[in-house]
Amino acid sequence: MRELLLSVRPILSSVMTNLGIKEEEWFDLLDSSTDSSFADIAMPCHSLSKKLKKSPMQIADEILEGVGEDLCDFCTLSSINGFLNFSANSKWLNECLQNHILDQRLGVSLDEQRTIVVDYSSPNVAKHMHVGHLRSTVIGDSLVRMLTYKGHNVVRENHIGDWGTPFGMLIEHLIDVNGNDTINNVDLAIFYRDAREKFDSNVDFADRSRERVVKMQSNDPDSIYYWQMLVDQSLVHFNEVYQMMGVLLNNNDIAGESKYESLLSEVVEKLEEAGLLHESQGAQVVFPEGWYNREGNPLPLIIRKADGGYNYATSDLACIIDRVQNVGATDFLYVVGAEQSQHFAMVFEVARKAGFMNKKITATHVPFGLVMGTDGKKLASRTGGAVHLKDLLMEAIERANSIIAEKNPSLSNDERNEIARMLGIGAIKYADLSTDRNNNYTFDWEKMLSFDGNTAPYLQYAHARICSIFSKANIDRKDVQRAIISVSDEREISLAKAILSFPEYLDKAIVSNSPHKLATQLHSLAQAFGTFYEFCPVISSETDIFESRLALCDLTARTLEQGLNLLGIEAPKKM
RNA sequence: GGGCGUGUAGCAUAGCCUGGAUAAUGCACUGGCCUCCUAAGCCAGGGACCGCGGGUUCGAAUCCUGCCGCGCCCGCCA
Repeated sequence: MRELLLSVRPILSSVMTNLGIKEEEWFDLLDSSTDSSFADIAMPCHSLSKKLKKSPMQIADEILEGVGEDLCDFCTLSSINGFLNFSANSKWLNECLQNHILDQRLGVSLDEQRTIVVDYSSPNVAKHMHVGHLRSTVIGDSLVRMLTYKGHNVVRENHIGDWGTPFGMLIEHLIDVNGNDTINNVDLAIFYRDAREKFDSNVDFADRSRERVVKMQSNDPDSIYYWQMLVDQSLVHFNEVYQMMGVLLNNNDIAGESKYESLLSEVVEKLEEAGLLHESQGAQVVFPEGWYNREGNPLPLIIRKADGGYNYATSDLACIIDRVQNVGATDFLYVVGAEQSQHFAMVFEVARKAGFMNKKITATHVPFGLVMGTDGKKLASRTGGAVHLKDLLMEAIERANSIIAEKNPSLSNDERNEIARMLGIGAIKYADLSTDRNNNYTFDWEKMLSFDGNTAPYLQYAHARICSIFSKANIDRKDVQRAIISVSDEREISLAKAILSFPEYLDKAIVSNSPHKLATQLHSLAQAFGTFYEFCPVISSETDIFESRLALCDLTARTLEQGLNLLGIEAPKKM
């Protein structure tokens, strides 16, 4: 109830001044109520007690008296146990809703535009996307959508693993198995495994592979040709998965490690110039302050390995330079697992020390926990390997399909298949996005597809029911946007408040990079609608109420659809 | 050993940043509701020493501190 608070504050101000209470003493006290059954916003007066030498009850009563009728356009006031409670009244709610329904953005304001790079997904070339890429892809995509909606210039970056020593063996294997120019329809998992096996068992092959790495890194055209072939084939696979998932990433977002290859020596030079580079056991390293290893010695960030190769810290630093100089980015978000927290903390520190990033630029690691199986261990396939993402997505869609077939047999095959896709993919994404990303989360088919509780299908169902009301009433959604909205029933009021809270929770989700804060609010909205739906008939009501409730339905549906969209989830019109 | 994260009903979680009232939600459980807009729903009910101990405060799930459990990370993989 941010809007109510902003409306109330100025009017309360003069009353508080008259009572001798300074702004800084009460501004923070006035906030959302901890319990919505008491009020929408509340002010505990206990801390004022000492200074005013009055009981909290007395203070609350005096403020109440001082306000008199001044807030009657906004809310009703009451005082109990030293709390001053403000509950939005229908008049104020109606006005807000009236503005809201004409607003395409549903009350969501635009932020001052920043250029924000979101680094997410990051699969490896010549390997299948697996469950380890799921969370980064889902969370990152949601952050991209939310930030874009708030008006930012969002640059998606998919930092694919497309460079490094494994490519020697992959290229040699590619040459071995395929003399001609095409590698279509190759199973990447088998291809990689075979190459690895040959590398481990065949000395000649291993030697060739090492030589190939050197050739590739010196941009030998033949090597690059085969390398490109591997990359292209992998992109086909990545794009297939992204499309299936409804993720925004495409080839324009690819920013592989190879892109930064040519900048690596420059990174070393700059660190050298900054006087940060040290030699340690043959490697060139930086020692960021405050980090120690197990033995208590300073912990290095390795810039250049003893064998002359670079590793990922160097690439990350090169990437930062590129983003500042070429992308003009002001903020970086790294949607990468929590196990890399230390790595990023060190990289950011070094980048700042070396002057790659000034104070105006923010770099934020957005970590997340593991995907666990129902057995309580890290999710793995039956054979113990990583679960392929494509298989996971297909299973979700299949499972959703059979549930829908059972629940709603009247749908055509095409309809059912389309809805199954939205539900299955939505279920996986929502399961990931509906809890705090820092926690590990358990991948549980039963739960995410149960269509009960805090799940995507529950929210989608609420949306579908609203669409159904409109088709039943045979009314165009746009036509209700001119309706006069008037809420009076307690369920209408609850629904109205849930609708109006959307912008506030979206902002909360964005400032903490926590999509679950939005998800939680959407679930509350769907719940409020569920109750409204049971107790407040729409179609059979008198004209005024009919139109007003239809408008509430429209607002609810638009908010759900927009909210789900910001989580990367589609909302079918039928289920 | 050090660092980061985490611990809230049988289970899964929100709330913790920014202290406030009877700790919220879902699953599961118990009972009720379809001649009525999709029952994939709704209503009601039981169920919690918020990991443990100290401290700060008028007031602590929330802040500080010390323990304990779990997860991850700690030198040339990314």
